[in-house]
Amino acid sequence: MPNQTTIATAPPAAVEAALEHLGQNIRTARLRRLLTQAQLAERVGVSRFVVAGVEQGKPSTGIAAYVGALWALGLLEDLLPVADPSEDAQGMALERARAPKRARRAQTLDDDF
Amino acid sequence: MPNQTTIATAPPAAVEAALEHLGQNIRTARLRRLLTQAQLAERVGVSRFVVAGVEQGKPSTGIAAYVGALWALGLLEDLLPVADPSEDAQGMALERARAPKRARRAQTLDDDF
DNA sequence: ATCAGATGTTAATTTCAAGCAACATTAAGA
DNA sequence: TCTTAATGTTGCTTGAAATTAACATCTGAT
Repeated sequence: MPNQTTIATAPPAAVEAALEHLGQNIRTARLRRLLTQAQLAERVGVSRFVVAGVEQGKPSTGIAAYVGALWALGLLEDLLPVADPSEDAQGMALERARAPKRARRAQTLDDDF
Repeated sequence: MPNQTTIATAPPAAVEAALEHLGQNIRTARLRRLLTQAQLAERVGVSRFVVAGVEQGKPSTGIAAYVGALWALGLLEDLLPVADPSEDAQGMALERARAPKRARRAQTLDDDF
């Protein structure tokens, strides 16, 4: 990721933990299926080092490698509920008949007194 | 992703669809919270172009940008169940008291006749 | 215990992703 | 309608990601 992207070089602890967790899950799924990193990498279409990076939760690795691994493991459907609008309680609470295509501040609400 | 990674340049249709779906969900969550791409980008620590790529489901964008966006939107927990071993029916069926740290084929199963 | 294969590590090279800037387009609010 | 901010688009530059290769180490099976 060119020009030192802070999110990739030093992500928040929560993000880092989530990535490591995801990588570990992918690793577990691979081992259960008795696949080597190289074999999974071949299915995904990357080198084995990229798969190793995925399993370590490397932040700067392209998401395609992660999703490709899930796909090759038959776990792609797990991704569908992520950020699902119908499950986004906070978002639904905020919404209430609002579905703009562009964000826009309410702008000057100062009274015309 | 240097050296033309096929997964990023021409991902399987299912992977591409999953990424677009995820990006759309993130976009919806952002709009519900009345945030601009630039504002979300600032929270994540990237430029607004990266956020735009995330919302388009760009395969080659680093996963940190995606997860960072989820984090900034308060949706990070949605990632935990992905590839969760306890929900991996296929994997559990394959396992049955197997949890190796390295994959290894059963090797030569040809009979010693 | 020994062997063979899987995984980790390092280094050099290549190439595209991210940043930036300027402009075009679109949509929300008044 | 009209204004203005948000988003999309393009081109350029740069640095980090991915590949390859060789070697080290660890792990599982015999």
